[in-house]
Amino acid sequence: MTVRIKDIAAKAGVSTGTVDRVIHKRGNVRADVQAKVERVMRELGYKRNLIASALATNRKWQIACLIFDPSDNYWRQIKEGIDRAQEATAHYGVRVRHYFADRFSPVMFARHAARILEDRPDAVLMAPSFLRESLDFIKSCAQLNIPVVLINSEIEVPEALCYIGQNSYQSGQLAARLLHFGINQEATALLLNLEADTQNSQHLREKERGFRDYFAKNYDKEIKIVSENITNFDDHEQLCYTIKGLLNTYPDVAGLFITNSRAFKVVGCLDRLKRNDLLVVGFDLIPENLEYLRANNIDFLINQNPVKQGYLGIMNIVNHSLLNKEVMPLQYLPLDIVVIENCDYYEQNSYALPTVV
Amino acid sequence: MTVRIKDIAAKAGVSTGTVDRVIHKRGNVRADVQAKVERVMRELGYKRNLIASALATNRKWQIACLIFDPSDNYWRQIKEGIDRAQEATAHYGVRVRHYFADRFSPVMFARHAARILEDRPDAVLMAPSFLRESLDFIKSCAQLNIPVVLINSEIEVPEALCYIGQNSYQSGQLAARLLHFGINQEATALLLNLEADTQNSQHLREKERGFRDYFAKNYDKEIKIVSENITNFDDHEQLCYTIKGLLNTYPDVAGLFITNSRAFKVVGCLDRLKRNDLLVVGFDLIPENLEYLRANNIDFLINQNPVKQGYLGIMNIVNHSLLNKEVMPLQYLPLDIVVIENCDYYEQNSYALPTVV
DNA sequence: TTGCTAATTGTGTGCGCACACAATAGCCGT
DNA sequence: ACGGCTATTGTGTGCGCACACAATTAGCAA
Repeated sequence: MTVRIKDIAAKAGVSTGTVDRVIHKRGNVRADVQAKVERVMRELGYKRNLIASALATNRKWQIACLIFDPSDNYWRQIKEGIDRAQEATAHYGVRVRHYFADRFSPVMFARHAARILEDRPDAVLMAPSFLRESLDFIKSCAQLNIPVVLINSEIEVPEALCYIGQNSYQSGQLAARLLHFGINQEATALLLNLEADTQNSQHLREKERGFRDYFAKNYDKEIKIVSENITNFDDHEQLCYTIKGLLNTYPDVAGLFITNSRAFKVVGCLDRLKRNDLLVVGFDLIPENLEYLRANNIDFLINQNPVKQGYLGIMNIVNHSLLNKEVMPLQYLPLDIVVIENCDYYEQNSYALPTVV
Repeated sequence: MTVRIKDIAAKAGVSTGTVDRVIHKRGNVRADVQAKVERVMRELGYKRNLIASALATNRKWQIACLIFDPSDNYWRQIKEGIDRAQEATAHYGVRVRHYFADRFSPVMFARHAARILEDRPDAVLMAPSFLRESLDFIKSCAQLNIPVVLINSEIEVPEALCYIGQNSYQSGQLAARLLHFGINQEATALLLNLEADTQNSQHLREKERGFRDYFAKNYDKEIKIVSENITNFDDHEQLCYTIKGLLNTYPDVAGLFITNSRAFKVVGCLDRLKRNDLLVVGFDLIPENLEYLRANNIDFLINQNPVKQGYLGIMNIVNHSLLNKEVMPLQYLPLDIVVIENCDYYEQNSYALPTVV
């Protein structure tokens, strides 16, 4: 039924050891013998039994994950995806080691990277947020033949195995489409960046670009775009005041696009200002946002699937290193459009990922 | 490091055979010995090594799949999900056998069921479309201790392991929300059932119920609902005539909800009637629909994830039978809202499912 | 031909577990 | 005390593979 090494050996008239050498390209096999074994393998359609292989090698695969502090909700979800992938592949000896960097410290980032190099993992999953430090690190890994998978920040590095992340530009376009669909009269759409560090927000700028490009192409409705950066958003009073000012300045605002997960902060203010008539599109299924979504104060949430990002990061390493499969160098995550009627599925998130292995 | 049966045996002062008996509840173990072994297992945190277990048993798991002819696009996708799950678990000895029933022949359905009983599979995945025949079959399986997973048609059967399928009512609500969001003036929303056999369309009626319920609750906008059954939809001319008539009868129609995958047929007519101003919501990512979506003639497609349905069907059997995990008795599939900006992800559909094992 | 090294090939063991089978202990009646 | 049970416990083998190591062969100089 199933073709085993033993079967190949018998048919080719050699020992299992020789077949083994051919399969693993260990060399020391006479050319004609090698050819013959390969032919028999093809004829019999040999497929390596991963189960037996994993059991026999008993090899452990250490994967180092250099991401940011999971006290941040976004990184917590990425970590969740990583951990779930690890559980799913634990039987194959996959082990994950986390190295949590600080969002604002390139120095600590580099130090973690150095530590990883010392630990000599079999593969690395990292968020290359600090460009210079990341490039150095990736080069070092390449020299040590350690494959690197990048997530979250898209950078151009040929040495990396692949990039898995969100398409910020596309998500901006998507948000634009949703507001465009809901706004029927001549009006203003307000784009809000609630971010302290505007320097470090490439993602947000990409989203804005996508958002504006969409309306530039779809000018059938007279919709004006205004964008604002709000750096002081933690104080509710202050934020309400800011937003009130904006609504006064642009009295015909019909819809808001909040470019990150802080829609709930804005909506909290709108609620207080009794402006529940405005359309709101935001990001991320965090509890605060979901509450407002269910209360009809947020119209759409775009789910960027951070859990899946971490999950696929690990799975791509497994595919590459354990299974010797090709991996796609560029993998964008799905952008789920979430409303009340389908938020339960995405919130649970348990279906999307495999339950087996 | 890892706790093996041998370790437990040593610590409990028994042989591996006894530990094996305890683990598999084979009996013939003195009560106090059993208790001791169980205690040691708990203390050491023993976890069965599935890899080694699968290798040792070398057991094959035959899963019989009773679904409908995959020449239908919907069932083709379900089959695809099934086959992908099979591939993913092939190493554990999972084998799938398909039995394709005819959409309109309960007799053939029963005959396939009988055939399955003869073949004695280890588990059954089925679409219980014909109620009486399905109930009989499920009972027979229960008597033979063959677990049954139901997909596609939700029926109340305590003997079944679980049901995995779409929530038609919810998807009707979802479609309603989308149209409600896009229609701002007083207008009519037209619900179209393009279905030959209106008897056999429980799904469609559920969708209509959800659609109507939504508007009944959200009467802030004056939107009137009109629904029509169109049984003759294969002839383009005829359909155009029908739709033209409807649009004349209800001149203030602003949006259309086509309750199945035949939105493209309707949109083809709208195109010809030069009525591209109407909002359209439909179902299923079939090529014809996607083309119109990309051309902006369809506004939203709701993806009911048929691939995932098949996939999860098999995975639930694997979870239950191989891994002895609990499975949720009722599992609704996600309803993805698809527009141009995110249709690529859902169309490829390769991310959603695990690539490993 | 012999002796020697290098190239090539073959063999044995264990990964952790399941299961068939062998062995032993416990119990009863005589 | 002993045979004849049954209840309980222990042992050995193989699943398919990887890898260390042993064995064999080829090649070549003397």
